[in-house]
Amino acid sequence: MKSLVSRCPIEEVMQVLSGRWPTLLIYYLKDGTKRFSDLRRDNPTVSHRILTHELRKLEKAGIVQRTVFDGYPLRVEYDLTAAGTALVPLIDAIAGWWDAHDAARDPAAEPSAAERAAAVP
Amino acid sequence: MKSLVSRCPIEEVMQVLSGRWPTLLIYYLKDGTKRFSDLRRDNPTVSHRILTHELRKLEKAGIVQRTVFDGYPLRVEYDLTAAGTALVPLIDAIAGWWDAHDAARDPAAEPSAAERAAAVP
DNA sequence: CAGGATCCTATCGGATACTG
DNA sequence: CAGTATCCGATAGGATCCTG
Repeated sequence: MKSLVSRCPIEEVMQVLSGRWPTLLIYYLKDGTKRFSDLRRDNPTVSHRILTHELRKLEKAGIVQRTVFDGYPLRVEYDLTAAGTALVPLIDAIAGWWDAHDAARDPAAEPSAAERAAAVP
Repeated sequence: MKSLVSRCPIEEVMQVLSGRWPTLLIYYLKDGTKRFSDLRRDNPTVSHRILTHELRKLEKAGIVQRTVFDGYPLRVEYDLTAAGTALVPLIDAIAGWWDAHDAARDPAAEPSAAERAAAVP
């Protein structure tokens, strides 16, 4: 990594975690080793192709470890690396924040679209 | 929000924070009120259109507050809401994790650009 | 100044079929 | 079983011009 152009940790990390699947996959892997097919079952709506692609991305980022067991049928296992494991509680914190934030919203009281327009000091 | 289809906090929050700009904008707003043009200066590479779009998305998510001051020239100010402010340290934690993770990689052992996969197409 | 409208490209994500 | 290859639609993001 160490992309000499951005060198902003937020930009860099979001390049890895952005999108629909990365954080979810990390979350599903927190319980321990999972096979490719396990992850498909965990999230039935991810396509075969995308699951492969996202797992590879996480592998390159050093977040998941991929282990191939030759044989037939083929078996491939995925685990979080130490870094990946360290990331889980941070993602949890964000999810928890969202829940608290979401619960705090009063859907009745705040039309939300209404501008507080024209304050004019 | 409260999308009745997903109802997974990780999925929901990532719909808001995913992408190149949301986390960066939140970060730039942590110091206090910023005008539209301030945010453009903070990040010169974001396009006019996208900056508008992302700020609106964050506003709808309850993370930023948008205030319009009528007059000419027009002035629009952006602030983090309480929820947005609460999110900042969580994003910081992720960025910090990335830095630590990145520093832990052995740059000598890993050519970094050279894919281990790139050996013969 | 802030932002809408339009047009365009690149990337994300999915469906399906094929292979070791 | 896990993965690749193709093809495709949807969305993210950008360039440019116009307006209150």
